[in-house]
Amino acid sequence: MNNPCGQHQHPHRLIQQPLDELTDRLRRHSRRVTGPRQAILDVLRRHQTPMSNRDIHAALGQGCDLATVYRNLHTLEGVGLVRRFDLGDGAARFELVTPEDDGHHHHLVCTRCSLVVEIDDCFPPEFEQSLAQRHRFARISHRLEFFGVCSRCEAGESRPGPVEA
Amino acid sequence: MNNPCGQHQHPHRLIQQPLDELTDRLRRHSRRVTGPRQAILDVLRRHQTPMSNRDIHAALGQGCDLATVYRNLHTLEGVGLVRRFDLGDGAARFELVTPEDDGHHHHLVCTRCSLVVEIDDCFPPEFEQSLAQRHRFARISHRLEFFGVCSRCEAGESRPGPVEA
DNA sequence: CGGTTCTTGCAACCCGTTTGCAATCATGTG
DNA sequence: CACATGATTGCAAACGGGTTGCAAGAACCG
Repeated sequence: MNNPCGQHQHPHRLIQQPLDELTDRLRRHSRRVTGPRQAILDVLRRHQTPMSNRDIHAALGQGCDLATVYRNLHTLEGVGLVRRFDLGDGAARFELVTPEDDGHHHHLVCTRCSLVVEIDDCFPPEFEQSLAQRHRFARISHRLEFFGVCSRCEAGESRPGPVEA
Repeated sequence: MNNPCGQHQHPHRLIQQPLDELTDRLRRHSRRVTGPRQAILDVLRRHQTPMSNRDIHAALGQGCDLATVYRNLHTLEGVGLVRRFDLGDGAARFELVTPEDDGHHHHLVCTRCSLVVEIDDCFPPEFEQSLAQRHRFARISHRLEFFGVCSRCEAGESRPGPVEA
């Protein structure tokens, strides 16, 4: 993988975590292991790209209420099992986080068909640190997403729906 | 200004553009110069940090309907007079764009008091280009914003309201 | 000045998300 | 292993940002 500007890379979750391991992590945070939670974690386990609340609810097929999905994703995020992403279309997306990985990575989104590619590289941490120092900001972090048109869409074969203007 | 990683900088609007110049640009795009539009441009002229539709509407003080603000910011964005930013709190923000500058820059946002600092540096374009090539994406762009806690909030003196979780 | 076309205000509406409430369930304890 | 208890769920109503249909009201062209 190319590495312009010497940026570091975030090795991230390609391995599927066992469901038990996930629910154990819930228990460790004194959260109850309920049907909806297991179902949600199971759905996320099987997906490599970020899913919206609606996506998850749909994948659950009437398994639980949409409000429950929302509430649980908050909970899971708070506990660190899941990471929230904002791909610019007004709906939050979530991905499972592995214990080794903090889930920090970015995405390349096709503005035509919504295809999402996981991106592991990023600019070097010194960049951010320098910014923090210059402006006297503490606990700095960033949000970075890329947008473009994938080769298929560029070739003319649009498929699903667009993401943002 | 520091420049880690040799990233380039976007010199951006610090000069206040005359209102006439702005409305001229409207005319050039065959858009009518109406009261609400002048008022909105005038409000944006006087502000250096991004404003939400609500902010602008409030600053106009019953000057025009909120729906009109929304519609006009779309129009202004389409014409290139204004640039839209997403600071992660679910409300679009806008900044005036100067003719020389494309408005591409980023922000550093305090998650406690919502203070926004304009950031002029960015990673080098080769980074993005390399990404595009590797993944066969065309017309690539990015969205990058930084979050942290400003020195004042870190020191304990919170003022307004928070931005994101 | 008058007509044509773009804009505006208003109100209803859309969509993602949150919340109050009563019923239900997971879990620690005895 | 049954219970008590507090966390969790489902449902429906509410919320906030943003959009839209429509009729009235301007800009602008000639």
